[in-house]
Amino acid sequence: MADKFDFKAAEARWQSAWAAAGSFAADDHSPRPRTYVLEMFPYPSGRIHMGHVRNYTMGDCLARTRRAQGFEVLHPMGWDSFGMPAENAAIERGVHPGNWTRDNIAAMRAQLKRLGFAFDWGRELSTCEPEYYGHEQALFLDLLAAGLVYRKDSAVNWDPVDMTVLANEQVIDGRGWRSGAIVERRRLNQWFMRITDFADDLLAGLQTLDDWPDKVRLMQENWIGRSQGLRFSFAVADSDSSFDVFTTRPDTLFGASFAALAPEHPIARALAESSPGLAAFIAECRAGGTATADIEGQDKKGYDTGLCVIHPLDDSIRLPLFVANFVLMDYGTGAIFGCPAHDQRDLDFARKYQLPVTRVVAPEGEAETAITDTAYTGPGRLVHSGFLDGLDVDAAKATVIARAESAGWGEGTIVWRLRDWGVSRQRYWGTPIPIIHCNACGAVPVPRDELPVILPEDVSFDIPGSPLAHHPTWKHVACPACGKPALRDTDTLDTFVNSSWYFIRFASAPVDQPFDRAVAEQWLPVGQYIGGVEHAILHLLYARFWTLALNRIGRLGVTEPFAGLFTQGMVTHETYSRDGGEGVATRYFSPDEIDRDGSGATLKADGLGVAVGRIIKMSKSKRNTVDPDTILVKYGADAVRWFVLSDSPPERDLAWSDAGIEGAARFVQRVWRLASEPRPIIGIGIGIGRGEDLKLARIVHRCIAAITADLDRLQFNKAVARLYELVSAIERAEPSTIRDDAIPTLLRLIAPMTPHLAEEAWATLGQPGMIIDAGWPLADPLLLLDDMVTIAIQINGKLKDSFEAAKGADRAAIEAAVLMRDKVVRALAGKAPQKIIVVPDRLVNLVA
RNA sequence: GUGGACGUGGCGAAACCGGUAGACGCAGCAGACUUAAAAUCUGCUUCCCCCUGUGGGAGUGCGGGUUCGAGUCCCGCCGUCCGCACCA
Repeated sequence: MADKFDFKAAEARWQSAWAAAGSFAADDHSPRPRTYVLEMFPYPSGRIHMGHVRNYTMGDCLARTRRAQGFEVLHPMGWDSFGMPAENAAIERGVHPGNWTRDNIAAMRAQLKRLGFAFDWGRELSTCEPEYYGHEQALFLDLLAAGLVYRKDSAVNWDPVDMTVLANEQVIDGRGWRSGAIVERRRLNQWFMRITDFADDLLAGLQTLDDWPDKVRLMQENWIGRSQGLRFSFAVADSDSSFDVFTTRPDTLFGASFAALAPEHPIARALAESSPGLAAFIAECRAGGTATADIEGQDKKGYDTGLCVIHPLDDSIRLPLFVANFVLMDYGTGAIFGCPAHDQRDLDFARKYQLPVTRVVAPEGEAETAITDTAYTGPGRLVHSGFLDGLDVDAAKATVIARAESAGWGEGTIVWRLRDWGVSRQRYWGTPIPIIHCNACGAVPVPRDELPVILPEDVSFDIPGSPLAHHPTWKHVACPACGKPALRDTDTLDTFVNSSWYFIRFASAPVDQPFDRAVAEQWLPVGQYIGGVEHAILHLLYARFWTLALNRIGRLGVTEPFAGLFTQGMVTHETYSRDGGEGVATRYFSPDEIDRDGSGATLKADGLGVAVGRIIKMSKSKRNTVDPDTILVKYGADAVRWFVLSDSPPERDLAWSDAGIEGAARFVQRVWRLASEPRPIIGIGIGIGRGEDLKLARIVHRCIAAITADLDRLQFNKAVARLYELVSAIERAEPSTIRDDAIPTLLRLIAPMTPHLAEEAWATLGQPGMIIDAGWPLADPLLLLDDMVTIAIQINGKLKDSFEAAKGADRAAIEAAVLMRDKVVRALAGKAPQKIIVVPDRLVNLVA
């Protein structure tokens, strides 16, 4: 009996063997075809979680497969190591963010190494180190010089107690998450990146990304939000002021019954100075506006300014001008015209303030149907619209735009939902913005030879507010332009900036510049990028933007960073809980406090039952997490890797279960037995020439072809099923030379998934070298063909029988064979079928 | 509200261009080996009916349709999940 697979020894042995051989170092000068496999790099929060394990196992499996197939593979790993959790740890536990982060990185790196991932550790980077962010500062200045970075006033969420800016997610019910203080909106002067300059390119580029999920492309498309319409000017009656509005429905202009301004609109604010009522209304809107999501229930509210605007198509028509809470300052022009009959919001508003509702678009044959409480937004022809009457909607839009342009009061235009990216953060743990503010010279870039601007580590978190702003000396510098005393910008860059170009730095990381264009372009774009859907919009959009921006300023010849994108599902687990009773919070228990059997679960501590709840994403608050380290010690890296690739399709959620990981561990041992079982001694006529096994050879080659195709499409679960079949077939086969060959072939196919097992078994079989260098098996086309096929027999589309026939048999022979089958004769009861449909080598359908 | 995805056994899932639904795994049941257990191996496992066999019927969320033939295509519902959310 063979020994059990000693995963602990094998993992250590092969991980150091790969490291010693430099097996995963990507060679910039390789003559082989290149491919770049990348998983989204982690934030170093402290520990690897199962979601990481799943993500990196998929990438690893692909990287190893590509390497075996002869590619020079770039498969790097690094750390997205700036961010708020480090600052929170500093505030809560008094540890320095840098120490906290670097300790976490060391721990997580060790965890990743124990999982045996084929990373090129020589290219490891950490965004919180000056060797990385210094180059980011240089690129920031490049973009500034190119006009793609600018400064403007912008509103932020300000926590008056913590004296800090809050992200939207940190504002809960209008209060700071930590202080509980009511959040104020403050206007600060901040840096912006001109992503809107690329709105067109970002949208058009999506069409070229065939290997992206449709879902993500659609989400980005909606986020960019292109609207085509008319921008025109309303003159305010009896005054010289006017303002612009944007509409996608210029055809409905004759249905207008009011105009409305956003509460933050400059004209509204100007009017408020002489109108206490309006000022109060604007203040009221601002109070309600902070809580973002529950706008749903909010009523349409308006304030009648008493002024009128002049209708652009007929200056005898005057429309009342309102300030209204549902008009957004940051979309379009912050002002609208209201056409109640054809816009639901306008209709709600008009009903509330008794404004006229005039239908101007009518579907064929329904011209005079009155609008009641539902606006009509469908197609139709124009009515009650003067020179537009009888035109369809599209023709009417074009006619109005043409008239506006020739008369000079408006123009056809495109409006985007996408807004410029504010990158200033009033935070410590981030990339310092390399700017010096001088009273005389304004915002002056830090000279290139003074980069990097190093984030000082001797800071205090004792007083509220930004440690950078409080630092006694750091911000005080001489202006590089005039030499007078000046101040550094004490803001840092949004962490999304760090992740917007790291994939380029992985491809090329010279000391003296962000990247070498020629070297980077050898690897880019990333062939396969793998990560969670939660980054479908922001990270992926920003990275695309940076790539386009670097392209525009001539630093990079690539326009899309990620040719292929895959978004994997989450790792989930059952929850275990006890209801605390009235007024007491539900208690959750972690899986290792629980005994689970088929029917229910009990708590180990007291032997009493607990409720088994829904299978949801692993989270600390529901205590349904499983620590990869515990699993690794108990079952080994290969079992974990095998399990996270099994069962669920990679894009769907994977439910973690003890039974599942145990099954995976059993399978690892099963494969080990195949390779390690005592083999007949070669020589003296025994053990060689034991004959052929064509059936097994066919199965082996079908599996090679199928597994190769499955891995190509990242369908790991299907490859896993095929490998089970192959193992099973080899186990059952009688000894033969085919069987002896099948085992190393199996090992090569399984190596990307369970690499330590594969190496160990490969060595045990006495195969030459390491399996990592053994290449990928190729399917023999001749063995993929079968000479016999099973043909199904249907009568009226229902399966009745089936039989074996020679592949490629002709119709007449097949028909004759079918008509002689007992069951067919019985079912037809003497009658001839009306029609016989023959699908070659597949089935015959008799229509009775 | 709006855009999208999905819905197949006890569970996770397969099923190519419309062509034998449930591969493969988990759980379960029965058996072999064992003093016993673990491990391992073999067999069964969609549901219902009966004349219990080389038998019959139903079946992919529900209701229609197209087709010789629909899990797959079309129309209408229901449900679940995700994104966006007053976008003019």
